[in-house]
Amino acid sequence: MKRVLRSSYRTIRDELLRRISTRVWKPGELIPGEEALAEEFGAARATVNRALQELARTGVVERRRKAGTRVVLHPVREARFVIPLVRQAIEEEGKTYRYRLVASRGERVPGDVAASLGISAGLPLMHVRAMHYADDRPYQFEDRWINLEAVPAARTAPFDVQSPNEWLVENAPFSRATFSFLADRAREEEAVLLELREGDPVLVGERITFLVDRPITFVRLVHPPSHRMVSEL
Amino acid sequence: MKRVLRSSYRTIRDELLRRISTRVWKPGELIPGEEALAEEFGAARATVNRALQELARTGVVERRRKAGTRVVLHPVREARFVIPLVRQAIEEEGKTYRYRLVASRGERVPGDVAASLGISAGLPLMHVRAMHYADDRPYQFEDRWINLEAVPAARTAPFDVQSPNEWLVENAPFSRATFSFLADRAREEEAVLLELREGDPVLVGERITFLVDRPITFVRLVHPPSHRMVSEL
DNA sequence: GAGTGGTCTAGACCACTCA
DNA sequence: GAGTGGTCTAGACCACTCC
Repeated sequence: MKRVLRSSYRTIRDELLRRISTRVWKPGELIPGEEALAEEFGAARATVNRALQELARTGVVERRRKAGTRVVLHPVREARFVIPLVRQAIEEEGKTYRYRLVASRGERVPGDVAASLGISAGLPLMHVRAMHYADDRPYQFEDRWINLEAVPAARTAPFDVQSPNEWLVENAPFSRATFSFLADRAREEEAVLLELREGDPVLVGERITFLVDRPITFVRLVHPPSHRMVSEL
Repeated sequence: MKRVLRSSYRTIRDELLRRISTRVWKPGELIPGEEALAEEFGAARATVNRALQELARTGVVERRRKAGTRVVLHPVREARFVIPLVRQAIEEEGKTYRYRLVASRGERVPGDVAASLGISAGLPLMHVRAMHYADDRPYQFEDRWINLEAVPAARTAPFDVQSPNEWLVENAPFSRATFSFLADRAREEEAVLLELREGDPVLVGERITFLVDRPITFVRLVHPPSHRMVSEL
């Protein structure tokens, strides 16, 4: 009987995944080497390698030279959340996006923000606060500090018509970023702008970006409690 | 002069990334084809291909056959959050993990949970509630529903000594999952168990898992407001 | 030292999509 | 139809790590 099945790295990957998820190969177990699999599937070793690398990247198997490839014992799942521009996120939901600047001025940076950025407290940074609306309902409050030493042009940027988010994307590249998410109480100003009561729970995203260890910006993104961050895998 | 630089796909990838982040190639711009880059770097096309594929995977460039490779216009950043077992997360912080079962019994599933799972309300599911502590301080409340049709063994599983989280990892493979995160008010039971006041903000993760479209489990994971989900990129 | 995965090459054919 | 990326092969050498 002639081999009719076309072997692509996807086919191989999916078949390996099937064997793992149906416990043909159990957690912690060693699976056959690349050479053996290549022969079984009638493919080149490079093709099997690509399939296995993809499984390793998604955390399904662990690979070590000489030791071989094992099914991961505790599948450390990871969720990927897309962090789009607010405008995109809103328009993709089929809603109308609106932007409004609340305030924009140079200010001495408070201690907690300075600490997050790794700079001295009291330095003059650009402090921009703005609202993003979806269908005229409050969607996100953006409270941002921009390091003027790294991005001097921010002092005169047109934040009245363009959100700092979008302006920075186009004018200040970054190489590294940290995100974190937490539940917090709405502060007084946030509550007013988001049309909540002070102390209501809000979903807060904090992002800090760097260009090669030079801090660019710190932002606190505040969402009303109806907001959800969703991810599929 | 002899070419001394060793070309690996990493070197190529990093150089391409440098050109993009320093705006040598600007957003929306077409970059040279694989063949041209292969010649420039003195590498095989396959090597350049690997570098470009990686950049495409992380959302830095977009590739289309015939059209070529472009620098992405609005870099849709994505953040990856690792979702480890609670035990692992706590122990990696150098703290002591403790588990306590609150209740475990068959119950008719309420409408909202049934809707999330895509099953009929009122079906008997396994309802397990449990606490996870770090250094004896409340870390996470796990409120879980398990589909007994998909995982009948859950009825007699030893949830008094093993968390449903860990038991399911070892006994019920899944192929698809959805996560979402939101800020919510602590419900009465949650407040008591997490040592908060009712209505305090809590960070809630909801996860639903499927084995090929068959719903396995729905879980609500509730964290005190001090909790942060962190991601780096 | 030896076994396994990591990477590279040169060439080939295919698949998609733009014009 | 033609150009570009997608994938595969066969072979090779290297790098790491276990014994």
